[in-house]
Parts: sequence; C-alpha cells; structure tokens
Amino acid sequence: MQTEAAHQLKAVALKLFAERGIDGVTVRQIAEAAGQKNHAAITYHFGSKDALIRELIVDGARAIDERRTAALDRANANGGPGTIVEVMEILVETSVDPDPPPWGECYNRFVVGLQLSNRPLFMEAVDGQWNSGYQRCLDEVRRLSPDMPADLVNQRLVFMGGAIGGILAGRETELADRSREHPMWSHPETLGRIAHALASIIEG
Amino acid sequence: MQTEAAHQLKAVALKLFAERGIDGVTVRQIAEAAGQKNHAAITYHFGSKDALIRELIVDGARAIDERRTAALDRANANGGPGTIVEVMEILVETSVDPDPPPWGECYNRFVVGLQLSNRPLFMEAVDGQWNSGYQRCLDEVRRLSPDMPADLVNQRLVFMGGAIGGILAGRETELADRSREHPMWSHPETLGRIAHALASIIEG
DNA sequence: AATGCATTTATCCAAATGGATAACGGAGAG
DNA sequence: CTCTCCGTTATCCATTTGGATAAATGCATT
Repeated sequence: MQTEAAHQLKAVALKLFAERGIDGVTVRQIAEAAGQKNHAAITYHFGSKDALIRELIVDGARAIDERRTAALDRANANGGPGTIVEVMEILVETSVDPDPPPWGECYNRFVVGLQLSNRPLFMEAVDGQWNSGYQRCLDEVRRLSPDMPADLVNQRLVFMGGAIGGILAGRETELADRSREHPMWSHPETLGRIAHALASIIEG
Repeated sequence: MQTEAAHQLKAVALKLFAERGIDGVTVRQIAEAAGQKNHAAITYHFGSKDALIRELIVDGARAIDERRTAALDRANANGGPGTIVEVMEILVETSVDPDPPPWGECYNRFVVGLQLSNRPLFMEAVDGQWNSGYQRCLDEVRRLSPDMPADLVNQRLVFMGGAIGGILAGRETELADRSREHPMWSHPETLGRIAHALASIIEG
C-alpha cells in the first residue's frame, strides 16, 4: 500500500501523461497538479520520473490482466465463452477502469502513446508478465475459429489489436472532454458495440 | 519547391517524430541525423521546431487528401464506389506513402501520436482544409448504407476511424523494424485485408 | 517535553533545450 | 577579380529539465 500523496501523484501523472505523452510533461507539472509545492516529491516517492512511469505501466497492466483472468475463469467455469463476441466483450470491458478518477479514464491513451513512442520502455516494464489475460483471449478466439486458416485468424487478431487500441484511446479522449456531452460514448451499450465491431473484424 | 537540405531535414524529422513523438526529439538530433553539423539549420529553413512540425503535418495531410480526391473522382467517373469495401480500399491505399524514404513510411504514426498527445496543434494545422477526401469517403459509406439507422452508421464510422489509425500505425511500426522480415505486413494483399476488416466493422 | 521517523519544502546543480546572431564559405554575376 | 547572396557553421544565451541534498515540518510514541 502507498501513502495518500503517492496515490495522488500517480493518478495526476497518469492523467497528464495520457493527455500530453510522457515527454510532454515535466515532474514539476505533475507535482504542482498534485498539490505539492515541490517536484522533489517525485524523487522521494518513486526515485525518478522513469520509475514513476514504470510503476504506472505495471499498475494498470496488472489491474487489467487480473480483470481478464477473472472474467475468463468465470466464463470457462460456465462452459467457456461460446462466441467470438463474448471474448471481445471480455477484452473490451476489462480494458475499462471500473473506478476512474473524477477526470475520467486515462490508461488506454497512456498505453497507446507508449506503444507508439516508447515501445521499448513499455515492453520492458510489462515484460510478458501482465499479458496473459490478453493471450488467453486470443486463444479463445482461435479455439472458436476452427475452420479458418490459422494465418488468417492471426492476421485478423493483429488487426483487432490495433483497432481496440485506436478505438478505446479515442473513446477516452472524447470522454475526457467535459466541456460537452458525449451521448454516443457514454451510452451504456457502446462498449458492447465496440466488442461487436471487433468481432466483425475477426469473423469477416 | 525547397532546397535539398530542407527536404532531408523534413524527411529525417518525420522519421524521428514518428518513432519518439515530437517532444521526444530535439532539434539537435534532427539536424545531426540529417547530416547538418549544427541545429541552427532548423531555425534557418523553417523558423522554429514548431513551424517545422506544422509543415510536416500539412505536407502529409495534403498529399493524402489529394490522393483521396483523385481516387474518388476516378471512382465516381466509373459509377462511384459500389461497395463499402471499395470505399475502404480507397481510404487505406491513399493512406500509404507511394514514395517512402529508405527507412519506411512514417506519417501515420506521426499523425496518430499527434492526435493522441498534441491534438490542438494537429487540428489547428490541418484546420479542416485537408480533410475533405476523408469526409467524402464517409459520405460514400453513408450513401451505400441506406437501410442502416444514421446513428448506427455514424457510430461505426467513428469506430472505423479509430481502427484505421491503430492498424496503420501498427503496420508502420512493424515495417520500420528492418531487423527481421514481416511477411504478413509486406504481403501485397494486406492492405486489401485491412480494407476488408474496416468494411466488416461498418457492415456488422 | 523529548525523541525518532516520515514527509515536505527550499535550494542547488549540471546538463539539455530552443532560439538568436555573427562569422564563414563558396558559387555566380558584374 | 570583387562583390553579393545563400546556406552553413560556430558560439552565445536564457530557460527548462531531472535530479540531489539539506533544512524544516509534522506526528506519533515515549
């Protein structure tokens, strides 16, 4: 467990990194936005800006992976996901922060930005350790597509991976803009429709 | 027209920005990678780092828009795109640089990164001026989907927009890695399959 | 009240950054 | 040849950056 100030610093840092990218935010801006009077708070609580970033990556990746593992275990106990849409629903719903800060979800934008501009850092931080839920979802899709050539399934899974990142990052960006309503994105069925769109990619 | 050195600076800057994001690259790194001995080259040729970025945004956006306009005009002359897949093929193929530098295409990664972390800068630079080809593609999809509720088409077009960015940025990232072969991405039919995947999102 | 510990704050620093400016060089025009 | 002009190069600069350190503050336990 962590001190309250450290939590606040992490939450604020994630928001700023999601909005402007890790190189677009200084440790001073993070500290100030978190109510600290001094940027030494980052050094004290995390050691360095880099260490803070790694902690944010792992925190989010682990949370998502745990949700995915739990959802898949539950589905498997009931005879496993029976359709590709069900797998995609698991993938999408577990990507969403169930307890977001007042300013909205941030992790998907943060991660997409990292994969785009700081791929090695992201890969090293996750290190195949918090990715098993995602891989299990892909395996379920392969299991449910016995008649499709393996190459084709895999290619479509790659497309789906790109698509889910782009769509969820766009969703977060829109929802983070509190200056207006976003009825399409806040509609309760939207996540299901994203899952449906992703399933369409795979089913062709 | 521009001097050779300015072209080289722009090409190298686009590559570096695509790889690390605009805040992850310094003017000195750009100048050095372009063979200049001094970073004053950027000030001299473009005025500032910011002005260079704007020029890169507009260059690429205009090139893509011109390709889209031409492709749509050609299709319309032959009775217009008759299927959603055809529209998506236009959208995807015109997103690809027909004359990329030796190190591969960069613009899609660059743009996705900007939309993620520097949206206002990107919006201001494009300013609705180099977006008409994209909008025309969306209109063709709407025309070809008369039986689908407008809300649903529009939602799926938003999903498609997120998906195309994610997929093409991922494609560029992979193809930029020259350390190994990427048979899936370099396969001549891959762009068509991306178009097919995007069409599936819309057709459901 | 005194002590010990955890956290915050105030400074300090070297390095890096974007930008400005003046010296330099070479090619073409007169 | 000499003079311009264009582009390059060498410096210079103020500011920002991430990080380090030491002083100050609060706070619980004695």
